[in-house]
Amino acid sequence: MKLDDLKHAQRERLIFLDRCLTWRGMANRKDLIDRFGISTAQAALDFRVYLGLEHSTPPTYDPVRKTYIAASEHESLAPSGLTEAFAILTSCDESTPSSALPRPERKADRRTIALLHQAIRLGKTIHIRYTSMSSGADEGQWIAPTRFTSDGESVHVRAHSFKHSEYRNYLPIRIDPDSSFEEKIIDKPLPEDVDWNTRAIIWLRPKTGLSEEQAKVVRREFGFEGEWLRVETRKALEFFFDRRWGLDTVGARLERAKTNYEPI
Amino acid sequence: MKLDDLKHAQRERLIFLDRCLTWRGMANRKDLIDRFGISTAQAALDFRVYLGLEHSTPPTYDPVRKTYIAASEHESLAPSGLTEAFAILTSCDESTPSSALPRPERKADRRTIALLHQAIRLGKTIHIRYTSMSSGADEGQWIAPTRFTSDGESVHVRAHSFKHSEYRNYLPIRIDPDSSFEEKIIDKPLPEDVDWNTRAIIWLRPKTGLSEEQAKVVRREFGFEGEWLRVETRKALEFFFDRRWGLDTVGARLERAKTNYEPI
DNA sequence: CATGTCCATCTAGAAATTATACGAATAAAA
DNA sequence: TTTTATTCGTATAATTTCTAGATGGACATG
Repeated sequence: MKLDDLKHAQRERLIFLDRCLTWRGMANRKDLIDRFGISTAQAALDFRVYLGLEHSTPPTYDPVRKTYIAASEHESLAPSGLTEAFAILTSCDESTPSSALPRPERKADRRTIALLHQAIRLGKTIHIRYTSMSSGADEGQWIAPTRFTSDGESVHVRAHSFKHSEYRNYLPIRIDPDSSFEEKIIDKPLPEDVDWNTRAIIWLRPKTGLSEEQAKVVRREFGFEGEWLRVETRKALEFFFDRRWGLDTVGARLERAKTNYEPI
Repeated sequence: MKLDDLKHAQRERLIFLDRCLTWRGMANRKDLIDRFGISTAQAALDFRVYLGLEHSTPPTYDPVRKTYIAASEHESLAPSGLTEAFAILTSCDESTPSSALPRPERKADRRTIALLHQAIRLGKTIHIRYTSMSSGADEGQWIAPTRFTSDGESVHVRAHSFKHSEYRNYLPIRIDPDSSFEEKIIDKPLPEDVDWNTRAIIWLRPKTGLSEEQAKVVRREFGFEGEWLRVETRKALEFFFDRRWGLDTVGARLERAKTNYEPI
């Protein structure tokens, strides 16, 4: 029996179960019951199915502690990062304020986003009034949006600007909600979005000036063994990279070694 | 009929449906079928149930475009931020590299996390060897972990340090996986974690020096109308705030106006 | 006008889930 | 020691949810 053979609902439950075992090292039927609102019988069945999965290292039941204990060499069914781990580890306490630092959440206008999405889908150009931080509000312009992107902080629209004859990243929130949003079919094909279709491979290393011991900590923290950490993104997003990774701050612990570009 | 009356699986589907309508402005049965692997009949039933929910603004079916169209004043069933929006908007394209900038994902040792989780649950102290960036590896110390926290980048353990006689935030990845992890019952009650139990209310304003027009953009972007943006967290997490919000970088567009503290 | 693609609906049957009851092992309380 | 509570497991029948497969309607395309 494999995870993919299951229905979506049960698969979700088993993945949750797997994450409990991975990060808490233990799991109970109650965890499933609280999280998914299923019956004890169903939770017991889920455990049965989980144990029946193709597993190198199934958990064992500890009658003393009355829980399932993950094997010491437990291997996760579905990979999960620290974000998922944190969700699992704090799912019990519903305190306010939360135990997570609030993020600077950017807003967006529902209708603007939907109109952009539609223009992308149908391959149309759309008329907007845009306010940039540097040059202020414009008098309106035609753009041909191609896709949504994210720099980890907020969502951007990648679009061909006819005004500037190039592809740019726009922040939907800076589009005037009272723009005309007039649409037009794209008459002649757009130029290729070269920066989007270029892979940027960024090689990072522990910041110069760190002691060898500190460098070792940095390597372990970011999960690389050798000299460099390899990160891959698109050239169109590279502009946001340094800020997102905090390379431009004084306390930075990584720095760029080199960057390669190659077409995708 | 209310959303909460439904089973978990169907509720998930309707929330997804609601988000499609919110951010794409449209939805099809196919969206549900692709996402959850259900049959067309079930997807049709889900639509029926969705339309039967207590709704101020139900979507309408457009036979020309063959999709459901969200009402122009559509109100979301479940609130969702830009993160969920982005997931909805890009769920169609499975390209590599992704359209999101990669985040600096910190690693963590499975076993260490599970042991800490256990110590928290059972209220024990635990012996670890910790390497700090500034003072290097120590010879081992007893800490009493109380909870996991997150600064948005990585996960921390908040723990009382007997060595320093205060509560501190530790990075699990810097705990030596070969520590003894010996456990002891806490003999005398720990002191109160004052910083954790203090609410920090941070008031932000557009950075001094911005023009009135720029300030207006910043206000809209972060979603506040008046003079200040109010953000609430715990004093124990305040240390991470400026970095997370980028207040310490040159391009910062917000600055602190004042900070109030009050016990929780 | 045929074709394809959405939508909707119907039915029977399969699958998932619940409700309920019962038994065993363990720890803590009476 | 006995009782109680909690956790696990199992089994059954009833119920709900979902699927498979067929049918039909509305609309666009060529």
